[in-house]
Amino acid sequence: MLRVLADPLRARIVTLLAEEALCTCHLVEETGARQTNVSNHLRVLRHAGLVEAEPSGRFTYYRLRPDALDAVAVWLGDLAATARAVQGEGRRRPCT
Amino acid sequence: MLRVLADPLRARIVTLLAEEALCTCHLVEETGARQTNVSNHLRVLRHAGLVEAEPSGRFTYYRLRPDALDAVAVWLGDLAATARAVQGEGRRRPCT
DNA sequence: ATAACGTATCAGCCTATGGTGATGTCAGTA
DNA sequence: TACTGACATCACCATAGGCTGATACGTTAT
Repeated sequence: MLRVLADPLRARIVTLLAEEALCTCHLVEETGARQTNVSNHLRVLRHAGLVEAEPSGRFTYYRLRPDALDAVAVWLGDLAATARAVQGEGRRRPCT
Repeated sequence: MLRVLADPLRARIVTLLAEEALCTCHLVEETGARQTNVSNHLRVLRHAGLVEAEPSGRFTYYRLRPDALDAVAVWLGDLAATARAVQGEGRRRPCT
């Protein structure tokens, strides 16, 4: 999942889709990437459940799925929280 | 930053360090990876500001920096939030 | 002083994966 | 029906980046 978000072009697509639903042609002009490239990345995002496709005539609108993003946001937040808690205790495993 | 977290071994190291400060030898046995490999990944994590090194004698303890994780957690959370808000409005950019 | 140990660095290999071009498919249109 | 335009799929290429072995460095122990 993080691996999916890690690609710069995919990250750009995700931020664009966060602000409004867009179809492939919009994403192509916004990013400047080739249509083939955008389409490939959209497939990856779809399979990861980060994005939803809604065909409308010969266009295909894409919309971000907030739940997927929230999941990883929470996961990272919890990690940070437990790290903070543990570091207060200052326990340390001995070496060898 | 996301790219740094995207590697499976690095993600494992980060989750381990979230629970307690560990030195390289611990990370080596926990992950099963070679020492060289772990050390290389630790360097990447250091340069990304995700992790802090604290040399102690001939050992080096590593500790997670919660702020760095929080930053990306917040970023993803905001993205999800704005997506939710926008989708309520239902506005949609026209094609061509 | 020398040996042993924990760790870091570097160069090279090799695989995973992003970019591209050719092509297929389906919906609207003349 | 034939054509165009939006989008998807596939196969190929090239590069980025992870893994490894050799090695260097600093610290502790003998």
